[in-house]
Amino acid sequence: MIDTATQPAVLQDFPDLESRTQPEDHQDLRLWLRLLSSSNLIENEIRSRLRTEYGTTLPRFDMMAQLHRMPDGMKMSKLSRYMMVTNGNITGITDQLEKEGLVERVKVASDRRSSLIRLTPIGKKTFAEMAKVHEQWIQELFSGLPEQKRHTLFELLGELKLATHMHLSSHA
Amino acid sequence: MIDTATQPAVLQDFPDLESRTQPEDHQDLRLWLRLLSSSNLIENEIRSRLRTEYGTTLPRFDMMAQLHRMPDGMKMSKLSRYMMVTNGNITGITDQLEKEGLVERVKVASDRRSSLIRLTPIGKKTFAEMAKVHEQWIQELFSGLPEQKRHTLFELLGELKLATHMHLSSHA
DNA sequence: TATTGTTATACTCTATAACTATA
DNA sequence: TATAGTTATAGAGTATAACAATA
Repeated sequence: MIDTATQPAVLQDFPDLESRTQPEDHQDLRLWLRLLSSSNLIENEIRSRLRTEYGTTLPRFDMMAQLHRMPDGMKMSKLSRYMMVTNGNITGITDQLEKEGLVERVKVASDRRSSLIRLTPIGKKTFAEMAKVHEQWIQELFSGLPEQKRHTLFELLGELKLATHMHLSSHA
Repeated sequence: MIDTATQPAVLQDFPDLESRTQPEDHQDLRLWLRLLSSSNLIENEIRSRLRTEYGTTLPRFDMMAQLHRMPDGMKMSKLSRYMMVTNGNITGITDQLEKEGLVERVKVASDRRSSLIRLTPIGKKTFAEMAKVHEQWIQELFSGLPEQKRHTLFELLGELKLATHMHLSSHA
């Protein structure tokens, strides 16, 4: 009988997207599949917990997080840029959160076309609670990697992201 | 006038999910948002190119990639595990690819409940072309990071992924 | 003319659950 | 009883495009 508790686990024990790599695949493809599957692994867990624990979704949580750091509110067009989705979708997410009483639309005098969206007092309170638990989840999920390596990973991802952004904006 | 060509870009120039971090946020949360936004940045670009260049989607491409390394075909239940989606969704993606003539269901004698899914000759040819271009896209998008750093990133993501997998499977 | 936000629409992806036919 | 796959359904997420009001 195999003592599973002491068997050293290897990445191959967990089939996912990365399993599709072939010996002849180049290293960049392997890196991409590993980046994507790492991110998806954590993202799916967070999505699932947000749904079961708080009945909310990642885009709704993200919008509240963006609003939380702007107490005076944000214009929908700015939210659209930061969340990288189109205006119509911002309208939809805002409608949902407004119906739950978590955000409110505030008319701005200087431009009668636009509104500021901001957290209501209940929205602030609700988000603060969720954010605290959310951060604990993140710490839990990253705790398997030593601090020094987390720091290196942070720096490398920053470089990758900047390089990719610049590449894409110069080829747009 | 600003000479934008020689202005050094910084990450703050590209608003996205990571912009929601606050000074008081802990490092793990920053790491997570950076991981998620890096992955999303590249994923969205790949999704967009797959759609406009080949009229396909990431899940369809992924299924073809899984099948490509198994010339004798794969059972749907196995595809379900590897792609980490439920059986019903595998049926749906298979239906689409079958309608386009890219995969086929093959009845297996030993178990009359199940089918093997495998690429058709046209499917193989189509996938080989897409995969070649796809790999060029990946190389292009990662080319801004020096090789040594890509290697370190690969190793760190492997460690993170393994630790996360083990953590989640031990708490399931 | 351009921008802000809304509305309508369509499609992909996903999970859940009930179902069938086998095993 | 358990498993393989199908079907139906519902909801999230997204893009596109037409539109009204305003700049």
